[in-house]
Amino acid sequence: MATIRDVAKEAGVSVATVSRVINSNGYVNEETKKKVEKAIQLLNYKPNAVARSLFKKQSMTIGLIIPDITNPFFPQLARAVEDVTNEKGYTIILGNSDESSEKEQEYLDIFEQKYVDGIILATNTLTVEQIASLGKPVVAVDRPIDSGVPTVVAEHRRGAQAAVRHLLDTGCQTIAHIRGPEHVVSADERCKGYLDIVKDKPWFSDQLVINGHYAINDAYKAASELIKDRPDVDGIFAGNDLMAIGALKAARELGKKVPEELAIIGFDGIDMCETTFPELSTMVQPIYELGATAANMLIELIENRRVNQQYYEYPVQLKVRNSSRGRPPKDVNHADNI
Amino acid sequence: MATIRDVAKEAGVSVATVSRVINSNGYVNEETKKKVEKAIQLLNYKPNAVARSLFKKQSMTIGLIIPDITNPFFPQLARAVEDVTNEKGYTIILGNSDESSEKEQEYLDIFEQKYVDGIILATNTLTVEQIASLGKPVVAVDRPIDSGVPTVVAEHRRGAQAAVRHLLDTGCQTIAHIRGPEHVVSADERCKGYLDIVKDKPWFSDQLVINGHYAINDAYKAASELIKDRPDVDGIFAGNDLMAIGALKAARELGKKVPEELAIIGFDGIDMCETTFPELSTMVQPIYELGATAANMLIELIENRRVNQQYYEYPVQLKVRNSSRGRPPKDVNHADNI
DNA sequence: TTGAAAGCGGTACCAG
DNA sequence: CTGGTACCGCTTTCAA
Repeated sequence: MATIRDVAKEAGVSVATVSRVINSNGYVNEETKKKVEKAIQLLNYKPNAVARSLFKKQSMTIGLIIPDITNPFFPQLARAVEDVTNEKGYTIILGNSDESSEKEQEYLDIFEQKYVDGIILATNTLTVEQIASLGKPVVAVDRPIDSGVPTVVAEHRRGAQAAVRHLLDTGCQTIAHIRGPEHVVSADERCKGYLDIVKDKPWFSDQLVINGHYAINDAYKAASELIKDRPDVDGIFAGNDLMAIGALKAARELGKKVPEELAIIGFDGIDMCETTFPELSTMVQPIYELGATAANMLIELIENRRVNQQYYEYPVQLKVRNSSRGRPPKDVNHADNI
Repeated sequence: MATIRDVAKEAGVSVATVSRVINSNGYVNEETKKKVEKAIQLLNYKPNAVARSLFKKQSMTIGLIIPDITNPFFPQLARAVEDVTNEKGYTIILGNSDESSEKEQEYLDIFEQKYVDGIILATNTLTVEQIASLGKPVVAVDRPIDSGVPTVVAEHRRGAQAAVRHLLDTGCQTIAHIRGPEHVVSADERCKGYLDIVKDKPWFSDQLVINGHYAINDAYKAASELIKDRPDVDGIFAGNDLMAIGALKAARELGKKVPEELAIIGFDGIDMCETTFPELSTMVQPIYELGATAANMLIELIENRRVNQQYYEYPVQLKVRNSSRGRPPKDVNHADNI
């Protein structure tokens, strides 16, 4: 690979001059500029990004840590981040953390050693201290870390409330909640949203909240038991779509008709919702937008070191499909329920 | 951030000595080693990966280019690559190409400039020349590029044959194929596999091969027309699961019973197959294994520059689910078809 | 408008 | 066993 020195020699100028033309900064005569460009062409010269990074202490790469790209929520998010950062000339390093803070810290260390310019984090096992000690811009996405850290999230709690209200509207008498993992902010918030609505209902009891760890299978098992133990449950709000799908499966296997005997609604709005049977009602998050906004904000932070808004909270949207529709509403009457 | 010089000063030794202890190579006295380690501890020193890369001309990072992480086939692949490379100390840069050769070439250039140590490619728009000119180890995954580049794929053609045979076994009389995009190797191969089996059948005609571009919606539209135009079609082999799902939707909307009137089978084995209704039969690829093998091979190539096997072709496995079962077989009798 | 040279933070060769 | 030092390839003063 040709170096800047080769180009300088070929063009009969100094490396300083070559540097000036490739960065188009500083004065350089048209003539010499032409010569240099020809030499660059001739040698197919591409500046060495590593050498440049070493000097500038920045690498035009950003780190992205997510729990697991295999979870259908994250590909869209990652894609959004890639799209906008790539557009601005950045490149992304991807890390799956499996929610493990060791893995996350490992990645953080690597990012530091590689002069990554900024980091996007979907996690909650990291502390503000760990993040502050990086001395690099960080934005939290999907899961807030601390009010000190720029954040892009959806309205988990409010969305959860809306989901439960929808179930109520549709005539449900006893609504259970399959929650995500403890201490995962989004799961906690959604659970709170559920409780906000139901905690004062006469039928409510702790027993109605079960844990599905954001996973199809865990939710499947938990829902199976729930359905057997509590035949009176006629509505389930799952903390994410995957768990809702698990519940759907449990219901089918136990011969519980959805939505007639049991209405189910999820959260996230992943593509799978449209391919299940019955199709799954859900609270749709603007996943791509979350990622894009986070990426844009991060780049602002990197390049300007200042930003007008530090906290974005996107509304989620109720999308009614067949898993929660078509049941005779008790006290309400919706035209589209027929 | 502390540098190696800071550590040297703190420990009262030379940078050379510090370098020796952090790389544990060359002789170094136990005593001095202790001193150095203490200094490292004290200053919380982490070697600068960029400086190291500049000198060693390698970066402990590998580039991964895939068409689109949003396509459910790729997250698993990417995860496998990340898992095994990370295990060996590498880090991955992810690029979505959208099948565009310009984007791919862009990434290749960036990889070169960043001293990426090796590349894993799921693409077919790149030429051997472009790859050879990189002068870096490259392995092709999912889609072979050229016999000259190390490759890990599944048995697309043979798998397709098995899928079609299964449909035949199950009693189908007229089988159509929704193929993937032209010039995408995997799609071409699967189409060939289909033709291998059906081209001599009396009922076969070109009209039975339609294009769904590996996408749910395109397949949905194509299948809708097909079902209307050719009511005699009673079996569809889709080139991937996404398209099979599109076909499923078309069938449902047109009141065509699956599998009684129309059997459908896909290809890939993505998770969604288990959440559709009816659940989707498919040819399961060992996706994770493909990625893991590719990653392992790449690392061998990077570290040893030699490898015993250059070409892996994994068998795919027929997984029968309800989208192609339960119909009365015509000439055959399978116990599990009841 | 251009060039010389001092780094950026490591590595590894060569002396001692 | 340890230290001095010349690079790796590029950027950026500082002078000319």
